[in-house]
Amino acid sequence: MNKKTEDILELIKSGEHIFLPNVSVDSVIFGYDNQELQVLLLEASNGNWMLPGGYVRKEEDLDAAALRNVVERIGVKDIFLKQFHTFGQRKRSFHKEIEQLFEDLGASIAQDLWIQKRFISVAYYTLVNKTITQPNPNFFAKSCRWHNARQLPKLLLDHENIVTTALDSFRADLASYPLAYHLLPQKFTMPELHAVFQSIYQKRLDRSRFQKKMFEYDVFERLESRVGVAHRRPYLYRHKQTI
Amino acid sequence: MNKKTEDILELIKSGEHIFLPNVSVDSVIFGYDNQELQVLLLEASNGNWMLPGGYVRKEEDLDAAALRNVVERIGVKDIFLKQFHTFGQRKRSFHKEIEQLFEDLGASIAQDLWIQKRFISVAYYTLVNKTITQPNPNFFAKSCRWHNARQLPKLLLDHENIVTTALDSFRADLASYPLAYHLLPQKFTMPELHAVFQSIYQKRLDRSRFQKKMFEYDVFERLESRVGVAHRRPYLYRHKQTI
DNA sequence: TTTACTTTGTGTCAAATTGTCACAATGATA
DNA sequence: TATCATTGTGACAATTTGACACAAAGTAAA
Repeated sequence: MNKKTEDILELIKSGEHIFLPNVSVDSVIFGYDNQELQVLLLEASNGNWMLPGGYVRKEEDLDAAALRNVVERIGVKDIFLKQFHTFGQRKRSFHKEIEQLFEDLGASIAQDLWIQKRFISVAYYTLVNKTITQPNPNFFAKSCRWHNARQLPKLLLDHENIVTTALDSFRADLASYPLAYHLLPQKFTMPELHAVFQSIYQKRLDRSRFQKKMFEYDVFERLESRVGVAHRRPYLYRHKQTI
Repeated sequence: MNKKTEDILELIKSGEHIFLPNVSVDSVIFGYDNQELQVLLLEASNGNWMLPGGYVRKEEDLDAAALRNVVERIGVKDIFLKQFHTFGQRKRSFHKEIEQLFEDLGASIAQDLWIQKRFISVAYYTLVNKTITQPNPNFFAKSCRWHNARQLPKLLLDHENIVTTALDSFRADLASYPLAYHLLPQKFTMPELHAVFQSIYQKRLDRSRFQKKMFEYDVFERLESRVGVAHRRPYLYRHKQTI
């Protein structure tokens, strides 16, 4: 039995005393790259994909648990995080998957592990600047990768539905505040933000009107122009700090 | 020890095996009466008020649990129900309140009852036609009453925050669909719906524009005029059935 | 049976917002 | 120096929203 296997078994064993039972948090981590909106997914040992998630410590705020799990997954603390829905179908569990995992590890399974029970999952979506993330898989995953948010692989449980719902919530929230800037580096140009919006809404937006609308929010401050680029130099902007 | 006390103790004792631990559902039940938006509240034995709520059976969908609890409280099944947020602060429990309850009942308390633990509460708001409801208090409440949604009494825990958040969500949802008709009888007039909207938004809305907007949704069908009223007779409407 | 008054339904026009397009400024490249 | 793609922004049309007006329909009082 190797180190990783021992760690997994230890977590499963001690988890019962550390975490709240029957409650989990799942996160839809949105990133932007290559002109497309992406989602970070983990690959389970059986080849299926799933959302990053985790459990809530008994003495930990729900929001803190969600944040901790995302930070563990991408190594970045400066992220936008928002709860959007809680999923609680009655048969929502990883019963079979855990059973399979134990079989693969060559370990015998005690009956009805806490981790095999039904889980009510509170779902969050987060917006991160993908360029500074360092994704790494968790205990149960063998790899992790960014996927086009509209071309998802086969996902476990109701995770595809969670992604779809997250995207709907994100788009709705975007109508009242230009949150999408969180997907870009701290300094960005309007054409860049424009491209992000277009890939989120999946449709062409007029440049002129787009900039006017962004300025109306009065939350971005104009900095110097970007240097070293072809053609007319675009202004850089950053989100105003709420001091 | 009287019947009610026995029932309470029985529920608390058996609850551990029936319900999921650490998870509850709370409902903000909106009604409309006397030109104002109202919320149904329960009065705890200590005189404080709280939201109707309950627990989730181990084999029950989360949404079903919320619906069941609302039905139990108002005796009406035909209601609009929508999940809007999950509250999970780490110290969120009725520890003291249950302790007090036991003291009042003259019963000794076993240490750390499941019901005294921290609860993560999934909150729903519902819209009901108040005229056909028959509110009745639950085990832990001595009475229940409708309150003006903007003049709430002292509420337990974070329940005031839950009501405020519910109202914000309701108003946001109302921008994309005229849900408010659920607060009225099946047949209603445009002036009535107009008054409901005004009390939700707390501001004057132009009658002419309001009606045009409602018609644009194309979800209400015009019926006969209302008879037996003074002045010009308004048309009755009802929401189209989705067959 | 008029006349006055309230309520309802809807039309008209102005104001504000949004959509489309145009064009000049800017800087690399031929 | 000319050409070309990109960026910033102005002008005007189209659409949506707000404000107001007025007639229709009915009760109640003179």
